[in-house]
Amino acid sequence: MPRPPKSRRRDSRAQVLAAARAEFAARGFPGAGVDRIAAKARVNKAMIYYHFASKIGLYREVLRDGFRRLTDNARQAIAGAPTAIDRFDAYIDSLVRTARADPHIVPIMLRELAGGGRHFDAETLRLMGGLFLLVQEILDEGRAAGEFREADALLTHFMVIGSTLLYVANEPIRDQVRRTGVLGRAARIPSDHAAMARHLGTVLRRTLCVAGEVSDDA
Amino acid sequence: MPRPPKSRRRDSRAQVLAAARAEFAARGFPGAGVDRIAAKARVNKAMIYYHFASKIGLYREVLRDGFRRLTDNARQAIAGAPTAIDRFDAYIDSLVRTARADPHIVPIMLRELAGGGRHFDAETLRLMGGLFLLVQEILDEGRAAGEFREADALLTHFMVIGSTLLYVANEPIRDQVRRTGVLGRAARIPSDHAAMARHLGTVLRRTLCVAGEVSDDA
DNA sequence: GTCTATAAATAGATAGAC
DNA sequence: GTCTATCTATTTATAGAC
Repeated sequence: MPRPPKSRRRDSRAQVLAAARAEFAARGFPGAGVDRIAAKARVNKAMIYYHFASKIGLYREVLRDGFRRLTDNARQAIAGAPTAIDRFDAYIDSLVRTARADPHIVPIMLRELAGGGRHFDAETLRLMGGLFLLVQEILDEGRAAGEFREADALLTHFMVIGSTLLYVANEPIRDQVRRTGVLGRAARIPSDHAAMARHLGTVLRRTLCVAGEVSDDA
Repeated sequence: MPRPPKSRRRDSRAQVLAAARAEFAARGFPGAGVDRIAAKARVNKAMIYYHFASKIGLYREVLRDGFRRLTDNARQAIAGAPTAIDRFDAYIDSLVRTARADPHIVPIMLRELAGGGRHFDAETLRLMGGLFLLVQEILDEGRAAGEFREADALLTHFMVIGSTLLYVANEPIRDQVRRTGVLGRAARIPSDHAAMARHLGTVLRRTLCVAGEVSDDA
């Protein structure tokens, strides 16, 4: 990462990264335009090639950035939680928060998933796997403490990350459904992001925890 | 849909649709090439414009097709099931089966989700919403029969569809992780598609059902 | 219905001045 | 580090013969 020593007005490099994040999220890698990124960043197109060498180079940096934020935040969030189920709550909360704080991460992840991780370099792959390892750790610790029953880590991981990603990503489509009214009055489309997190928490408690009943809150 | 009266060797229209499905799934709408689709379908490129008028027209037909198959299969699958939880099992099984029978549907759905449903026409939107309505119906019936407790339909829907889509879509990335070994020996990455379906069934039983304990099988 | 040839626009990338 | 101008390849789309 060749960081330039200093520059006049707010480091064009960072501006490019922000604009690229939005453009790649909205249109995907092939659909994104370097010209459009340059315009959005209010930077000359040649600067992009100066800083990132190529469109794919820029994209890879955006990818690493997003996954790093996701995993860093998650690791930090679960650090203080005393029990395994608390760590799970903190993990989910962190996922939802990070996804909402930068809404571009989610579409980018979904597209990469759709493409089979074609653009992943080794570090990005490692970062993404880190999310799974984190879930696996929580499950193992919970199991060791007699708090959880046995559960497949991979399937649990996909349940958590799948629910979260799809729910957050689906917001524009929910709006579209509400506006156009294609589903008529039958469809009940309420709820907010906090409700999603709580719902997942309840599901995990009922599924994993050894001890008795869990109250409804979704 | 201008269906040609008849043609010599196996309706070039259908061949184009099949090739388009694969190409759009692998590269997304902007990344897909009409030339590549024509080559894969072993059809002249002009034929694509003759049948579908434009790239977006072809894509919309692929979209409708995929969602129609998904919803039709699901409706059919749950028809015979006696209880609400059985209908849920049948629904999940149908989702997984359809997704595996035509692996192109899943990436296409994920990409559309990432793009906020930008390419949805009214019918596709209605079809997609139909999947949610189906889940809502199952929940309502289960609740009315005293079989289920109260649960948010939208959140349940995203849990089911999110887990399924991501798990199926992730298969290539899991392979990549296994091959490159980036996660070391710590990561346990086993399980098959049937296990995913069973796991989801268990989760739903524990989460929704009023009556007692449910045995582990994931 | 099928094919060839080509138009017209756009995209990623770079040379070279400052 | 920044900008202009431009090269080159590719892509969607169509005209028109058969």
